[in-house]
Amino acid sequence: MSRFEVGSTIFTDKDILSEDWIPEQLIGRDDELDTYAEVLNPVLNGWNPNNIFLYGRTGVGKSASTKEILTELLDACEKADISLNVVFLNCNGLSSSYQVAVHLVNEMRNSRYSLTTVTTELDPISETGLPKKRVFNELINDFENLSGNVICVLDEVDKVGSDDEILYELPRASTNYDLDVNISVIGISNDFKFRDGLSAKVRDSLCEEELFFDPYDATELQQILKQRTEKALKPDVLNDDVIPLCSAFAANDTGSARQAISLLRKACEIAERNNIDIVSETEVREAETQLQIEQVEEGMRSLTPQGKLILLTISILAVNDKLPARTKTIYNRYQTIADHHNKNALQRRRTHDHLEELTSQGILTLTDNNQGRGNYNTYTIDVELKSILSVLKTEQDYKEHIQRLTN
DNA sequence: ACTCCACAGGAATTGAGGGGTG
DNA sequence: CACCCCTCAATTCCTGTGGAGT
Repeated sequence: MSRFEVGSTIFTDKDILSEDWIPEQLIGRDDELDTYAEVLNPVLNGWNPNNIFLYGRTGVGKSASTKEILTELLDACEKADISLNVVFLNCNGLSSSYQVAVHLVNEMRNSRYSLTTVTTELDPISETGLPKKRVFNELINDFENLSGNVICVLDEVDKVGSDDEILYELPRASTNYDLDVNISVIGISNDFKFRDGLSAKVRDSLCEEELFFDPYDATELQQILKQRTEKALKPDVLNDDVIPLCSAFAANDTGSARQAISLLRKACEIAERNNIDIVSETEVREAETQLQIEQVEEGMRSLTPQGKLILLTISILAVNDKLPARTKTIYNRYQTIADHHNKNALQRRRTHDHLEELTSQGILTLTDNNQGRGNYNTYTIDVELKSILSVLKTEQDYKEHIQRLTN
């Protein structure tokens, strides 16, 4: 058998089972799209639409719906000869207003997304080193070269954190700098609490309209998977229980289409790799485990060496069946382990932050205990222990430690 | 009913490090 | 090159908390 094979036994078009593929017909989002259209409708009368705050869990079609509705709006505007500019920016990885501003400027100057209709001939600016004032000025200048309405979509805006200066400045920019353009902001967030964390002024302006996207239920997820598999997979490669199973997994967990799709895709990949012609429950369950490992791996990539050390501490406690454990226990154990690896242990406060970080990665879960005299947190792992161990084993520093542990 | 423990987590600050500008 | 700017892990200091103990 050749090492290389042309074509695939399972897939016809694998890209359709990827995150960025947007179907022509979004399933189960009709009501949301209608409301969305209503809010944006003033654009067609030449008015400035309200700012919109859009929230809902990951993978419930927020970004896809936004792209869909804005594409329709751009079409409508073109027909009616109304000037509309759209800037679409994903804020993932941007941790300050400064960075958001830089990326807005560069996004406008280098339209990588088809949705971005704004273009200028100017060169992109550096992402670091420049004074904040300078960056903000560049942004304002770029706006100055436009006319009509500008809609700035800030996807995953919660990733920017507590620094909401840019969210304060953007909606006010046209008044404050006497610009010709009207600027509206659409903020998309996975985090319900993000809205409450905003300063009152920002909340008032950004949240003029609030749209909420429900998680998908199992039936909707099944429809979504069917819609995609018809195009992505060869006929009859799925056992009947595969789609319901993937949907059920995702519906129980997050209600996320993304989760259901990547589960299905992973199951198909596993089947293909093992030369299995028909994907069944076995592959779905295997895929579930593999995705967990990937989740841990991805989480680990963002960890500092100290963060990894804390994860090591947690897994040692897990092996010794000491979980869930309270912060104090974890911290004490961590100090010993740090010492053992000739590393300086962090202060208590900082380890809290690392534990919180691991929790937000979905690797740990936190339980709040209020037992009078001293309320405390306990942590336990939220993924299979073997997933964590298999990832930690790839760390040179901890390889040996893990091996001793598992024997 | 009132105190007070023992912890959670917010705010301010530091210091090293990367980069830009003239 | 000197000087300015932003970033991020980490520290220090501090306030908030809620029911068990009295």
